[in-house]
Amino acid sequence: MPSRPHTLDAIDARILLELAAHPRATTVAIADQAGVARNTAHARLARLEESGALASFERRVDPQALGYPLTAFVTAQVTQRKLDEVAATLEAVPEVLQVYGISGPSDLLIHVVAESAEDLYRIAGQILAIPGVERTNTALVMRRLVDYRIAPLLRRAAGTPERPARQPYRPT
Amino acid sequence: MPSRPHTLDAIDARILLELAAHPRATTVAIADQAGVARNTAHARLARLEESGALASFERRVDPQALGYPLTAFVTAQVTQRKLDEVAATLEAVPEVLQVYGISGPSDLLIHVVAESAEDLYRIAGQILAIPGVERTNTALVMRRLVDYRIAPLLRRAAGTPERPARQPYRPT
DNA sequence: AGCTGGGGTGCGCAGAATGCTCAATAGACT
DNA sequence: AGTCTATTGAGCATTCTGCGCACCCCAGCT
Repeated sequence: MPSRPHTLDAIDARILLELAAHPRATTVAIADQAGVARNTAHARLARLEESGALASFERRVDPQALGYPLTAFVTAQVTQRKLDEVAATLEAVPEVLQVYGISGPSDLLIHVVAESAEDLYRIAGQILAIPGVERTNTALVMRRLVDYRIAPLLRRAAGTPERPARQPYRPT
Repeated sequence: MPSRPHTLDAIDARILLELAAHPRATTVAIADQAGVARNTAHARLARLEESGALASFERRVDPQALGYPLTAFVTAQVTQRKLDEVAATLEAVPEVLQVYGISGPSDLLIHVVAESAEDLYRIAGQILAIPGVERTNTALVMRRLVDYRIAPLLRRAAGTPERPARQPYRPT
């Protein structure tokens, strides 16, 4: 539930970079690395969770470790009217991890995993059998050449403090 | 660094489901929910991080919150010999989040984000300009019909304790 | 049957982190 | 000048962490 579309600033980016490097880091350690007070880091973390800037934890679970070593992308052409119905049916298939509605000749990009080649064949058939699906095309993932990373964008965001760095409060 | 390809069991799955529901939950809370002792949950969590069963934290960062509202998948045909070079060059582009080597008419599936339509146009051009890239095709993501989820697979793994549930140690 | 190793459990402890409040402050905005 | 928001440091009660240790269950082996 993204309560409000919150845009990240340099501090958020630094916090997230630290989390990317040390996922189990404590709040104090993160605050230290990001160069802010513990209270600030605490507030930022809470807001990041709250605002929906952080996607579900599920994204961190690697299907391979769960026993699904095969990944494939299935593109599908769908009777336009039935897009939502098809999506709902796809959602009921456990091996379907993600479904995008895309532009171009294909209407859907479906991210699936499978235990084996036969398993993948079965799932592909299951997709093709959904009413409204006209054609499908399966592309097997053979290599992960670049694994999901967003650090470059984070570093870009962290590097340019659009505001000239607030003076810290120093009581004497 | 996946030290060893570790396969998850029912307890791991229950822990991960709990984490999916409450990402900031403490170890004790997780242990409680998963129905295991705190020490066990502690050991499992450490092993999950260590074994590489958990993907990078970066996956949880939503590009939209970072100011990249547009997502697209670019497929590319590449001179086969130059696959690795092309991948290396793509890795240098911050807006490229993921690159898969796939089977079928296209060789690469490239996941990119952009700030705007012009930005996307620029990035697409940048990809096409890489030596070795012969043809590209850009599919803009218009809707997220099913957002990445792995809970169904986790529930499947959590539901079937392949071993008939160990008897807990009850002193006295 | 007897032994052994791995994994789970309970218990306990010292140190650290958490979650919270509060007052003070700097900067932005009116 | 006045107001508002975000950050900070300090403090405090509670909880969690990280670790060791002894014990127990189960499976596999001799």
